[in-house]
Amino acid sequence: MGGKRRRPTTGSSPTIRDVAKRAGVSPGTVSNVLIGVRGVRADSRISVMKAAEALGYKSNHMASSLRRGHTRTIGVVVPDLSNEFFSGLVTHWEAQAAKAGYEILVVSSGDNPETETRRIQSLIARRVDGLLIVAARDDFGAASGFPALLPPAVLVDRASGHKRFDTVSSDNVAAGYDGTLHLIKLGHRDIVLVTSDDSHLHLRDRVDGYRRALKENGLAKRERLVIGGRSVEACRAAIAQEFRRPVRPTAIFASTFFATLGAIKAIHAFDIALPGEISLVGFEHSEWATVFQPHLTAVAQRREELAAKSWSTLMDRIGSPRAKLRSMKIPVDFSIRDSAQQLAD
Amino acid sequence: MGGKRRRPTTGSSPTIRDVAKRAGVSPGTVSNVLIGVRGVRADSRISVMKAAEALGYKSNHMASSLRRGHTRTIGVVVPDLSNEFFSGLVTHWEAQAAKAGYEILVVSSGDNPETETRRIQSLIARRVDGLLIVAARDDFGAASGFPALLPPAVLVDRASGHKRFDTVSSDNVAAGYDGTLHLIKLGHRDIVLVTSDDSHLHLRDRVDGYRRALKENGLAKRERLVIGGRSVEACRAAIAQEFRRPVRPTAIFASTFFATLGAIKAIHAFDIALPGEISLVGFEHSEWATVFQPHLTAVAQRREELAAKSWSTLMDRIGSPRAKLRSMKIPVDFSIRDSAQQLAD
DNA sequence: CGCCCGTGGTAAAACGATTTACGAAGTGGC
DNA sequence: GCCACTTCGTAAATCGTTTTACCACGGGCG
Repeated sequence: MGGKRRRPTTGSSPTIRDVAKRAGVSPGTVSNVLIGVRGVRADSRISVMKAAEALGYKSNHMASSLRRGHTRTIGVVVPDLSNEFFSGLVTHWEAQAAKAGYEILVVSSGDNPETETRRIQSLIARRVDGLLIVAARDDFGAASGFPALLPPAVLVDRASGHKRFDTVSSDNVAAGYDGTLHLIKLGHRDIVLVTSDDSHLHLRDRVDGYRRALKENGLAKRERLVIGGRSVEACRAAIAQEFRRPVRPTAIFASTFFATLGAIKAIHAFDIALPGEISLVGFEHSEWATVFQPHLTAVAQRREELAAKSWSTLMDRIGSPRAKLRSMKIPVDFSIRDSAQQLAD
Repeated sequence: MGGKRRRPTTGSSPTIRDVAKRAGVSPGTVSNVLIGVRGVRADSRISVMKAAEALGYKSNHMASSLRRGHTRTIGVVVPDLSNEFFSGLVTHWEAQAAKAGYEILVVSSGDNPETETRRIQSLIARRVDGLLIVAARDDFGAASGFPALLPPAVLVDRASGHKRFDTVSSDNVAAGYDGTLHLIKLGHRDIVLVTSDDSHLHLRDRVDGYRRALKENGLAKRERLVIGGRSVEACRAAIAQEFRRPVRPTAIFASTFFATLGAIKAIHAFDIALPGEISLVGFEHSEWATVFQPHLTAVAQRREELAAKSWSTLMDRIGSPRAKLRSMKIPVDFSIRDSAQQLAD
């Protein structure tokens, strides 16, 4: 029944040849009308436009970028899209891309180097013009054989100062320093720094900032470091452990988002008054922080600036592949609110 | 200086022809080794593998899908990637895709129908095999001329029961009903429902659930509805306004995430004890909810199930484009915690 | 021995757009 | 009127892969 079908039921979009036939011109002319590297007479231009409109023609991106040799697509690799910090970055990158006539292809690595490698392979197969990577490891590329055939890439947030790629990240040393100094100025001497993981440079930088602030104030000996783990629960447990020790700290500096949530949970669990009995400085990047009471004194990274600077760095790199490697630091914002206060006595 | 370059500095990946030459076979044979529709003798198979390995050959996805006619890529359209609910959905979809050998291409619409249309056009140009869409409007496609040449698509979370697309969404009527009934059972009679927007069906469904619960308990006349707006701040302001009226409600049911944060802020601002003087039922989808005190009694949508069911619906649709339209509802979870309590007196 | 069939290889035709090479027609200057 | 030059159109080559059509070879069977 029904007439013969020349093409499969799905995926039968009109091609440039269909448009050409309908407009009574050659495919080359249609191409010139649509992306216009060369002039086309007004009357043929109009009939092409009409034909394209009538057929609902949409250029086939596969074919086009196969021929042109670039895709105007940037691959974005983040550890976890559910994390508001990363999804915020992605949102900013998307805006940058839209502005520049690019599109982004987002994948997440689960912070797992093997998954990361696989995902990047697939972005390479898709011939992205560049990559923005929040690396799972600081030695990005060491195991996987990158950067053998990698397109231009910029490492963001992590792996600052990498020897083979441009990097853009927050000034994490300053972040650690600012938070600690604030607590010291409030009179605290027993300050515990809670972090998630000591195998990441950006986290160790925060610890370094903490140490520097302690040292400059003659408190080097009072260092107390808690390595919580890569989840809220692990951080909570580690902090609870710390609370059971003979001398309870008067202040906590939670140097990651997970550590911050873990600290809050532990403080609640031990029924410690915040900020009455303990002061807390955290890391935040969520609207929830604004409804939390007491308002959290916290470090916040400049996500938009991070995204903008990494984007422009990547564009520069694409423009001049052999230019000197760059490593950029973005300042952090420290907001003094209510969760840390002057030490009584 | 330096030898002659045949190809541009960037973008020179080895092709299947390079591999063929190195292995001493034809391109067709290489293709058969790599994706294997036909048998290849062991020795040539091995030499092809070696050559591919040595050259670091990565198949060009553009060329491959141009020829094959499908991309094994699913386009995902969400209103806002920074919103944890949507980024959570995307994360689950990504996992589904990885399992099924697909990849996803994520774009966000900013809840703006024009942007949405543009983004979808570009996904079509990229010839995605299917679309998962959290639509900006319930009448998705009405203005834009879709679904003329749209690939198979499933509408998720919003626009339930759409006449031209499969839909998968939460049972929002039940969500509204459950939360309200809980408050009624706790003795509340003055229950304000706060929502963000009355132009979305999924939000009106929650209101309907609220109304049904009131009606079934003889409280139809006590209905109090506050339309906050599409931001935390707008919701906060609207609720503050409500608090200034002669009879202050004893309970608030915040039927969106923004409304929930707005309600909390307003309650804090008016220094109303929670849950002592007012009970609150919210909508949540963030780890922050677990550190908030009192623990939030709240509705949570089953994101993972939403993602899984919409994925399988899309796969079914791709498999049989002419099958009957489906409209699926996913139950919601209602967690009774501490922010709503028995009405004193 | 002649025939058929299965196996494994190759060359060449697609896929749909862009770009190159070339030619026809028109314009202007002398 | 002729040459140089511009304008605009077309045919064909190209991008890298998959797939089709075809061929050569060897084995099994009547």
